[in-house]
Amino acid sequence: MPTTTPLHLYNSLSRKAETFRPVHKGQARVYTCGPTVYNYPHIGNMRAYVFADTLGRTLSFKGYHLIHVINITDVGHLTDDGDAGEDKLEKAAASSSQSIEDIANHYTQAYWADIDALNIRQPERWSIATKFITQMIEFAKSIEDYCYPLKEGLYFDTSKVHNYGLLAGLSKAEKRLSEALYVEQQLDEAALAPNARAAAAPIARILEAEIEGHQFGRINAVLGKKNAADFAIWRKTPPGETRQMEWDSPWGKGAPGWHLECSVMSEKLLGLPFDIHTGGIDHREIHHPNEIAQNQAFCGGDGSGANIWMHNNFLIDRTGKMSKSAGEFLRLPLLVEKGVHPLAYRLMCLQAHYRSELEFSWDNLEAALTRLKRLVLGAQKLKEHEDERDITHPLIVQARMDFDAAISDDLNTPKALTTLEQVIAMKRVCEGDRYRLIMQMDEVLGLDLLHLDRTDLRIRPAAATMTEEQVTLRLAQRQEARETRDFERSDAIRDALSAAGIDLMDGDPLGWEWRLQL
RNA sequence: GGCCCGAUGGCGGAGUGGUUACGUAGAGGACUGCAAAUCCUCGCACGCCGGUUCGAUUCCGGCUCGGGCCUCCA
Repeated sequence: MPTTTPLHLYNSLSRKAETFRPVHKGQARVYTCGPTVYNYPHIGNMRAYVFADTLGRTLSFKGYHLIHVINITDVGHLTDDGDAGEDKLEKAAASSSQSIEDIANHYTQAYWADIDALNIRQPERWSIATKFITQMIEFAKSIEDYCYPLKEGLYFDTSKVHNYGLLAGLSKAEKRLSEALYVEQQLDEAALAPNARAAAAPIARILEAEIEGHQFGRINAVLGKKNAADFAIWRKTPPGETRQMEWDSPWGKGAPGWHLECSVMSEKLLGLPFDIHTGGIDHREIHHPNEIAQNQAFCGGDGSGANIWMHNNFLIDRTGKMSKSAGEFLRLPLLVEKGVHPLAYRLMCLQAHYRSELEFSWDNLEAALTRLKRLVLGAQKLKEHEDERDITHPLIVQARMDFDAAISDDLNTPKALTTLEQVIAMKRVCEGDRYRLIMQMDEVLGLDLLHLDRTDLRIRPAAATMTEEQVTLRLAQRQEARETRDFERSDAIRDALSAAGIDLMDGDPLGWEWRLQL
């Protein structure tokens, strides 16, 4: 069934919503910045992939053939984006005396387990950074004119590309400086009239003075950089050192810079330009501007490599357990240990718009779980009416349009969810149509309403003191008591179960539930 | 210190120049031996001070508070 509303997506580059127009007819090519696999992903990390998945599902819903690539960074990501610090993988391997391969495998598996648990669709391709080293070196060679060598390695000269930092929304002073330097450079290269050059140079110096004294965190991690924002394309292994991960290159033995991998893998797997590049909002400031600079150098134009850059906002956690520096932090398996189904977390994400900060709290998660239970129950009641007919009932056709309008409006999932609930709540309206529409909606929302059963949502908390078998036994005893109208005994059993964290629901086919242990 | 963003009911969170979604929690009802679950119904909010306007929660300015980035992060 066709969708009627044009898809509007917010582009971080233009800072406004734009109509999606694919580069290749009928296709949507999407690249998502994936994890650096040196530690477990926390639930905040996973918001990025729920978002990317929702985007992908929406593109499919809108009729595009989705080609999605998510990368796995297993080399090059330093403990400091400004090119100081150690490689995260080298560091993790050193501190646990494991090989980098083991480290990367272990955390990749953990990440993939979370991906599955959240019903995130498999991308067309997972691209592993270390599998693309040769291509990275080739790419780097081709943009060498934009680079200069330092003793630390090969550095990219950000003043050589136009409009560096546009995506980051750099401060006006920074932008003007960058522009002035660019103008000066262009004048030099074009050997324009000396007086024009003389006029441009002081502007650059004045602007430089204007921002002098301000603290720019990304400045001067490496001595000798031409511009503050210049970054490593290739990092040489320091003399006398040997690393687990190092490769020969025209610039010496070493490893690729972190930003290089995404340009190379997206170019190789999707072709430049492709449609949409996604990532966390933190990447808007450094990683993605650098990627854009590389792409511009590679393509020799002003294009950024992707037509639309989309960034999800953070999950905020006031308890501070999301920071990776803390030994223990909020991971998806921890939620499950407490009795919360992973898809409740997905629903929690969908309840907020991806560009808004989302406040994490156990209350909020529990609210999402309750909502999910009711959605599953509602879908289950309609399941027997499943068939293959088209949707024809005017109310359901209208509901589908409302849903389409919501999701097409820069993925307004909170609103889309309300249209889903409206359809579930409708009475005396063709059940078959309602069920089919709910399934179509769920293809986009990914709550797995088709397969999820209420017993799937009944997760035994790790700290529970009874087994399910014990519960079943006590329930049978209570049933006996009730049949003989021995309510004193019946209530005593219920109280005992309640004390053990089990809530009874006599009028419900499910019968009982574990109480969350948050 | 610089740059940026936000402030909506108990909690979470959409949206809007004029009647303020929705979820969850709460209240009442139906059902139940009683509860619970379920279903129905219903309260409850737009940070403060100005400005523009017939009218602002919505636009503009200031203030206060909170958050993010610049320094590991999705």
